[in-house]
Amino acid sequence: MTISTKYQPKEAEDKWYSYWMEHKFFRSVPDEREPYTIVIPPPNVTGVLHMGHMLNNTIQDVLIRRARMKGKNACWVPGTDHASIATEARVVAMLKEKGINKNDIGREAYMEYAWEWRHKYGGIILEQLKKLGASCDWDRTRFTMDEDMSEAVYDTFIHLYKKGWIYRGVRMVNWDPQGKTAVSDEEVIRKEVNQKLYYIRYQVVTSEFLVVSKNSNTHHSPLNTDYLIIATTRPETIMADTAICINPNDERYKHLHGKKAFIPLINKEIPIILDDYVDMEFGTGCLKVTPAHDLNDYELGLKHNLPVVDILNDDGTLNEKAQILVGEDRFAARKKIVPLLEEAGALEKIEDYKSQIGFSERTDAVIEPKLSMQWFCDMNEMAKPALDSVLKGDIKFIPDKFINTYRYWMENVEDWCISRQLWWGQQIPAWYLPDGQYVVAKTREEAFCQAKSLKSQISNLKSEDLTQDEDVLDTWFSSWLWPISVFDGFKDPNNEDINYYYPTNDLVTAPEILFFWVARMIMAGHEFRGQAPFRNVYLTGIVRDKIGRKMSKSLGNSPDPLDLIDKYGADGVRIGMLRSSPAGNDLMFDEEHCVWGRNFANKIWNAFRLVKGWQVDDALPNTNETAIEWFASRFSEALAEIESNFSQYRVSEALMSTYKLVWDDFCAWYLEMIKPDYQKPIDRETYDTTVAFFEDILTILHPFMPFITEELWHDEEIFGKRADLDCCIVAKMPEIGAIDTQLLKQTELVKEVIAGVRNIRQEKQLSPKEPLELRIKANSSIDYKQFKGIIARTANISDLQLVSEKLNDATSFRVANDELYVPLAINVDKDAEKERLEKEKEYLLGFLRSVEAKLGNERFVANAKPEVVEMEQKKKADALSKLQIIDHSLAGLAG
RNA sequence: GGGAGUUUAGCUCAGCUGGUUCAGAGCAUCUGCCUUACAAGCAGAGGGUCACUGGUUCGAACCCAGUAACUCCCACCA
Repeated sequence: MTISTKYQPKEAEDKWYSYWMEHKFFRSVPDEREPYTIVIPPPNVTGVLHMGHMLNNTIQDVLIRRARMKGKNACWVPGTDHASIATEARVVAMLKEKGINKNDIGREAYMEYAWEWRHKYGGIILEQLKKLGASCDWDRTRFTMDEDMSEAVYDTFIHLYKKGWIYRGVRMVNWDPQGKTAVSDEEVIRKEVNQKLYYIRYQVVTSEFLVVSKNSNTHHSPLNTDYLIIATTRPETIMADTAICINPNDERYKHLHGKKAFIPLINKEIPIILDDYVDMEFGTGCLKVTPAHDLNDYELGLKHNLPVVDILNDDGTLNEKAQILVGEDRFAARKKIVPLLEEAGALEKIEDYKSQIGFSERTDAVIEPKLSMQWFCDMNEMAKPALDSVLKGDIKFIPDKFINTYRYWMENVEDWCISRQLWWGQQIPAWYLPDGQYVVAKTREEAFCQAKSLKSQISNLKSEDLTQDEDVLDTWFSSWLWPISVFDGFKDPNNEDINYYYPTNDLVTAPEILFFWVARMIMAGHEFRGQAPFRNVYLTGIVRDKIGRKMSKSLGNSPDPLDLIDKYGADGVRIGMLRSSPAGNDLMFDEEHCVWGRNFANKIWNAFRLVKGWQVDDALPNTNETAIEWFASRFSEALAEIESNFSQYRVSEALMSTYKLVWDDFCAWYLEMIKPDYQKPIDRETYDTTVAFFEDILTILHPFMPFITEELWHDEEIFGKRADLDCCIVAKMPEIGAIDTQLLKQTELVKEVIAGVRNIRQEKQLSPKEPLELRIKANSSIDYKQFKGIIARTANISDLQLVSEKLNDATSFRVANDELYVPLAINVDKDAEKERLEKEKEYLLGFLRSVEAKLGNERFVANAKPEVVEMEQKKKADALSKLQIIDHSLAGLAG
């Protein structure tokens, strides 16, 4: 036996993953078994594996492997998301390096580049998932821009348009000046930023002057000194002001009612309007109204019929409507306008100020509220069944604390801006006639047919006169269909796959995309299939570093998952991540967790080496019945725990139960109990039973640690030659067997006996190699004869005898009501012995007092459950008899 | 501003129905062991005002109220 003392994961991982793939173990096709389905949250096609993916996909793999081993038809559908903004940003950057501008080469050529890029770099992440051991049905791999998937997007767009839930209109949207596209509310990340609050003077126009100025085309500097001060964080937008607003109840400004004021620098007249929207307490109580560049101001503008002056270009630079600083970027303009205002005497003061600013999720650019023509989806109707299914419990959230936030969002759902000013994605299936009318259709031909039947004044309309909308749809507009579209539920709504796999079982994802994605999938599920898309939503936490920061590329605090797998093995990393990550809780990641995982794999490896090294002698009798019976019971007990943990999605707990069973019960106790002496053979029955136990252990470990378990499963020396396709990955999960609780309890006490002997060794500095004698004066119901062999082996006892009298010349300890004596060659230190007994006595007396206090309390006896009272009485009796024993021993020492 | 969550050993976290096993696990620390499966290991030990203050209860880490700190989500205060 020259097998390494360390488990070497690398070889096993490559070997078994290819083996599983070759033999199609991940493949699922509908059959008579019960399905168990997970659709992967499709990662960005541009993405690389990060720690969040690791956690998320490990959980999915554990669930799917477990289901497979429980006899279900397990199907895990993988795929990627086209991530329009992120991918477009990458491709544009790539082209820029080549000196190519997207707009110069046009849409078609651009898309060719983009696809080329996608084929080259896209899907790396899926290859990385394989290293983790993800048992996805790779034959089902989908991409949200696959032809079928895109068809589904067009069909659903048309469907919703016909229902009147998709419409086009000019709205205030979140504009990303870097991506030059609109983004949805959900894609705006608010962050607190240190800013400046600029106090700017606006001259008030006197009524006499007003007349003059009305008749004059030229702007005059106002002559009077009456002015008001407005606080703003965005001085560069003053040119877009169309009013000043004050609270009608504000006594300070009563004299300004009905007047007008001049915008500084450009000296444009704007009205002073009244609205109690204005907070008198904030700033100066005067608000500049800039309808084009602020959502609230826009609403205020609508209410008061104010004109809209948009002074910004799509890229965030100032346009000619600004009159000054034209062409400057909005932030440059902000800096440059300050000295201008100062010069003009219009700057009162500048204060530091903190406020929340929106950033684009994808490009991190500061979001600009901008009026533009966009497509929207009204989700009010779809939200109703989606909310119901969660409130009724048809869909469960794990943990359920997310129901509240979900509910709030669904009850206040806003229209979804679904158009993006990008090319990478599904182009909106709307077609414009030369006169600006439009029709919605999947193809030019269909659009043309519809266009002809419009009450259009256009005669001789030709198909090529139609132009398709330039914009594409939000990526989430394809991913919300994912659980249906991966099974071709749109193309062929009655096909075998969708009927069999839908609704899926579990969805494992991050709470961050609960609204982005999960809520919308639920809506789509009800709208397009009349049924929720999944039953359980397991929400993972965020992976943070050990000082609590979110792991991110920019902070550089995220380890490369592949490096970790390299260092600790995929199994080690998997269980390292799972160890302390209950659903919904953030995970403070520390490489130490992976070390722990690796060590556990190594422990299993070495336990295996031990068993592998044994020689069997068929002539030997089995002397290990008790150990075997005990472990069988313990195994069933643990299995029940694991089952219960899984049924509540306590994956970390299930792992810990498994870990304890394997390390503590199997390795530290069971194997030590039955281990034959060095170079002595083992009996057949014990050996075979142990091998069977080992097989069961591999089975329950497999979902967590697929590689090492599969590797050991195929050891011919131990398990014999396996039949074709007899693999751990499809092994049947063991059933919970009989649990002998009496035996379990007794064994726990016997362990205390063993620990007691070990303690004495420790105290007396005796080598574990030196055998000791043990005398037991048994008063409890423990059948020591039954455990004799176990105690002898694990505590290295050469001679164990039951006695009826206590021993005086021995070190003693007590377990349950039994007295245990270890006669020692050296003299027993009577003082030390006495001291120990006194200490024990003191503790027992204190304990007894508290129990008696309870029992003496009438209300306790009257109100507590009878079994609790009974327990207390038993505790009291136990304590009393122990005290008696101790007193007896003390008396013996004295004499 | 609204809502949710967290607070238990030096660190990361369990503790599920209030009551044996309730104050736990792993890591870290300390002590002793290169004991023939494993030093990535073995045998032990120390370490706690269960955030704080009240309340309910025969009984509270657990239920209730309040306080504090931290975290997250949502929200338009210029």
